[in-house]
Amino acid sequence: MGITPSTVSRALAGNERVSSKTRAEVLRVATGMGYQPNILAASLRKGTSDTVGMIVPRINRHFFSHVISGVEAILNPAGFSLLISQTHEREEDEHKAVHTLLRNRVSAIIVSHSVETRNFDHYDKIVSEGIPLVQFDRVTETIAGPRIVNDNFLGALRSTRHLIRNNCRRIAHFAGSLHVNVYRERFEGYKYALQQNGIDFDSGLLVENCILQETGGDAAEELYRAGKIDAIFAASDFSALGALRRLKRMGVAIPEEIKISGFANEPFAALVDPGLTSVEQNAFEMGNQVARAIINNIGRDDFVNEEIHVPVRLIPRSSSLTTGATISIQNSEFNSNL
Amino acid sequence: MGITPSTVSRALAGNERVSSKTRAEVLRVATGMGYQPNILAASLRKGTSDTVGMIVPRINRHFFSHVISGVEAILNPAGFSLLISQTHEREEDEHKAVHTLLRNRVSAIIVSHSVETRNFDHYDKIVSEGIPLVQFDRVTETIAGPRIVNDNFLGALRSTRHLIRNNCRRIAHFAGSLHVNVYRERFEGYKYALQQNGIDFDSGLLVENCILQETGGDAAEELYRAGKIDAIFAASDFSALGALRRLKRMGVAIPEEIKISGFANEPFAALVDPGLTSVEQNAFEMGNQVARAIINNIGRDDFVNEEIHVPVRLIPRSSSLTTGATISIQNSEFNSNL
DNA sequence: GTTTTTTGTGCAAACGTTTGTATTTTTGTA
DNA sequence: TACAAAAATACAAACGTTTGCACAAAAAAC
Repeated sequence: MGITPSTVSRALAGNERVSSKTRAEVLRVATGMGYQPNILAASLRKGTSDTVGMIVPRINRHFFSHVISGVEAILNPAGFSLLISQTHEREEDEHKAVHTLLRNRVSAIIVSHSVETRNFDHYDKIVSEGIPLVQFDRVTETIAGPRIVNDNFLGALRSTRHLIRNNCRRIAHFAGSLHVNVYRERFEGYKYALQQNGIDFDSGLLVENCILQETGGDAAEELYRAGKIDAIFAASDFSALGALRRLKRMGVAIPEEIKISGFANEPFAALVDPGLTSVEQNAFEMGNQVARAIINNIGRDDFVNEEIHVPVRLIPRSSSLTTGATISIQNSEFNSNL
Repeated sequence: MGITPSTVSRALAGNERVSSKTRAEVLRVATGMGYQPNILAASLRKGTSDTVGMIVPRINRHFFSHVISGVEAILNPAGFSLLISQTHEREEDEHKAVHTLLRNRVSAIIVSHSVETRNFDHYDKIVSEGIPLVQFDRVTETIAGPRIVNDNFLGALRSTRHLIRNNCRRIAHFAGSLHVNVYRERFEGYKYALQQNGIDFDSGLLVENCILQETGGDAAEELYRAGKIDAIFAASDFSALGALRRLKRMGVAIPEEIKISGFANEPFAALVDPGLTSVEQNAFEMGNQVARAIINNIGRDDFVNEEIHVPVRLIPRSSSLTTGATISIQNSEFNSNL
């Protein structure tokens, strides 16, 4: 009978230098008594846990919950558990979360920064301790390691170009905080599309920090009344929605008078009337990529320092189409060149 | 200098039998060297961790992600971390998740069962080991301990009554699986409302397992063509949405010809045209209650065996209102009596 | 039949805390 | 100054694994 802890440990840890007879016996007894190994003890001894920490601004946002789900789909079958913290977009909470995860001796950390966060020093300790750190969506190049991001630039470029092709010239852009890579890249894509089509960028048509329904509505009303625009490209579906509803309520014909497109393809985009053109991000797929990056980097000391772009897709809907145009829902112009 | 681990431990664990001088010194040195206590070691020694496990069907569903957020909002400040698993509605995954959490020596478990799950034996070990188990939303009385649920019965009753008051008599009910408490209770509320108003329940108007957009559309089309209904009360906003869109596409006037109400007040309910009447569940508040139940039950051996009902609210919108009626959005007929 | 190799187990230390008990130091009192 | 009581600290065991090393038994080689 396998008596000593060492033999039991070896038997349960799969093949090693233990005879098949004793292994069978150990397994029999173990399952018989409903034995559950104490992961804490094992982790303590091994110096590493099978837990991965994840820090997101908010768990209950459509995008983030889908990324989490994508991460989980890969990491769980691989034997990892997920320890999740939300920062509520506060820098202080982000710092706290990092410390909590470190205290829990997670073997890797996944993070999407809060919009507030400017100081990334607290991540130095993670990297210096050899813990893989994977950033996604809201990332900074300040920190070494893999970054998984949407192709914001290309999405914005395509969306803006789509509006231009539908005969818009005076296209407003509702941006987020330009401190955040995500919104900066969308802004760049917008500008690039204008430039490609010989349209001068007009800073009067740029509205910063405009990602909520209300601010979107306000900005749209103001710009429309001033007669400045014939289209809006919003970096957020929410501000696009605000614009759409406000203008509609004001009696503005959409898309005839003003065309609108958003970003993220929130579930409501397909349901509003008229349907809201948007850029689909594959959040679940992004989560998968994040998880794969984690697995690739755990246990090694030289982290790959790459930025992976997850393809996005323009989904044209009625809110941006020239009246009478056919809607090609299957426009799947994936990440080709520009 | 506080040298021995014991003094350090006591110093950091707040007041005890250690002089204020040494405590200060210990703290100084500890912060100076960026000391992070090893929670694994502490948990191993103490026999309990500050981690709570949570099992949900899907992380990325609006309702569940909001419950998670609500749990986290209370548990994190209280010093607990959340270990989350999703079951993808599969019984096998639920069993696995339970074992993973047990191996991780979580100090409590929160669960909402998958629709598939019929066998709850694997929870016996949890309860017998004295680990608090809190169920929410999808619960079973088979397992002892707190259950936090929506007031499905009352929500369904009010919703159905609302349709009746708007002159509907032949009200179909799109239900989920009646094996699941949630859908069973909604069905009961529906029947009770009919009975209260002298309407006979017609089993031909009950559609089981109808909670998706597509099945909702199909059922609605069939019932409408057969001329059997003047209203639909769906146990899910998704099947309600399916019905609404399908009928609208068929040229049926909503609410004039057919009135529709759903359940859950998904974000899209307010945005579709016409607005979809629904029953709002306060998922975040439910999460708070779950967290409080956890905190109340951790460390005690006699678990309170109660069922807490979280109030729901009927939100009437155009899809169910007699034409010309005023919409009282502020109908906040909270959990009073029937 | 002896020696060498291979294979399978046991021993004991280690991971970093916590905590009961023993020991030292300090304080107070006679 | 001596002695008890109180306060502060040290000692050591324990939590449940893993793992290098030693050792025994079996198998292979001579």
